[in-house]
Amino acid sequence: MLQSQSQHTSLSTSAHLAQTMTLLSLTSSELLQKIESELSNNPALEMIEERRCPMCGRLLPPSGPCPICSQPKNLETSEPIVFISPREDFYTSGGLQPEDLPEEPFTSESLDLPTYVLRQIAGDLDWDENLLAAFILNHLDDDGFLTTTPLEVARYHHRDPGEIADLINRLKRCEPIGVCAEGPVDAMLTQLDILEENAPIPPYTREVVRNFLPKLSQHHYAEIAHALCATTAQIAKVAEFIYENLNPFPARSHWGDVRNPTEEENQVFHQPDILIYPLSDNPSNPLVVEIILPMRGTLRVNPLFKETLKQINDDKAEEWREDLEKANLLIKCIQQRSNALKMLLEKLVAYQEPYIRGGDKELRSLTRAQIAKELDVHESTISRAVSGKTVQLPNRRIIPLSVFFDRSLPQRTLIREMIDAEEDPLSDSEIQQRLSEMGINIARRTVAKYRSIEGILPAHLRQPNRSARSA
DNA sequence: CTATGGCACGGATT
DNA sequence: AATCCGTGCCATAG
Repeated sequence: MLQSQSQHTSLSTSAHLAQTMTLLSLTSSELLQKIESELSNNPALEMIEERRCPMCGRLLPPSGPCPICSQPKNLETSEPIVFISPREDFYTSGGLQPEDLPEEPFTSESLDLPTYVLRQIAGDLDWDENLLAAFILNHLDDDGFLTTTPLEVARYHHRDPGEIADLINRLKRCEPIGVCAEGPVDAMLTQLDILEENAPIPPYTREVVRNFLPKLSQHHYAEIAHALCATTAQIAKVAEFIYENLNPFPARSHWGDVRNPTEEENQVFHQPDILIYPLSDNPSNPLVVEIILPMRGTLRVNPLFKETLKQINDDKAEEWREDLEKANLLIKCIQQRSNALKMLLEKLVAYQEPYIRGGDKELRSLTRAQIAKELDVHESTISRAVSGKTVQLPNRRIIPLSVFFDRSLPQRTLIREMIDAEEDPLSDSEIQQRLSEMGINIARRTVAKYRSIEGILPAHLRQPNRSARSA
């Protein structure tokens, strides 16, 4: 018995470490899921009444005064105010949607995709076709693409395949245009058809979409031009047109980056894990940093559960004790996660304050290792804490926390600005020269690399005077 | 001949 | 230990 007990506790301390690490790397929304599932599985856990600040009505951390209202009036301290902010509502209300991001096409009416599409077209179909349409619409994946083939649908419903194909063609013309397509190529071709009814499209566009999307995403314009017997400039035009007018994943709320179709979902961030905003417009006032903790109230062990545990005997007690321990563990780990994040953010925000207030050019160079050393924790702790998290900056943009460690962002924005302002296209070496005059020494090859990261075409494909930018 | 992209190497970072 | 990043060299397109 004694042995099993000690084994038990040693097990739980190693579990403690493991869980702290996992929790640390979780996004706020992931943590929310974790808490919810834990809450419904573990009777020992409970969520208690939230605390609100009497002054501002803000939700408060589990203990202590309101971190904002309790600040002394003379805010001479330039240190950022970092605090943990429990607010589950953040994730459900979406009240802090950044204005820059376009609205999702069909959340406004909280319809799911199949219903949304069906409503558009239902009036034009007879009852029979409606059934078929509904069937088809229920066989879409997350991107709104068919998970089945017209042939299968036809066989299943004993219909003529041509009839089905016809119906699908009509569905594809619904908003979001290209839904029900077989894939990105199909969807984009449909969008082209519809665009063409109103305005001409550049030559070769169809051919490029049909056969050269991968090449296009790698900016191999010359190669495409060669294969189609076109000029590189023509293909550059096509590329620009495609970036601006076509959407390979019409059913996604918004498409991030055509250039990386495989991983573009990483580009769209719905809810940040951390908010940073100035306490007031006065730049001498500190920044406020809210670390979102997705909880409506405070998580704690149910005292009733604890009481009951004392009274019941052996058989079920073991199981209950386990629950109790798991609950304690979870709470402790969440606290540690919060604490680690808080320490990290204090350093990070203080150090990168110029960037937060001033913009991309002001980013100071920094590595995770430096921060780890300052905080006296293992580098991997910082890595975990940073990875996957997103921050909303005062300008309402949501960015990955990792850009705080991006060494090349200032240089890249400088290059971008330079090209945006250029009269005649600047060659990479000219850019390199200008940069070195400004005290930034990087190789010509690196300029080229940054330029392509920014999605800017090489000099000989850019128009004089006006610049060529996409997305 | 010049400008640029590909490949790959070495060093730093995670 | 694995990965990322800046860079040099070389081939190729213009």
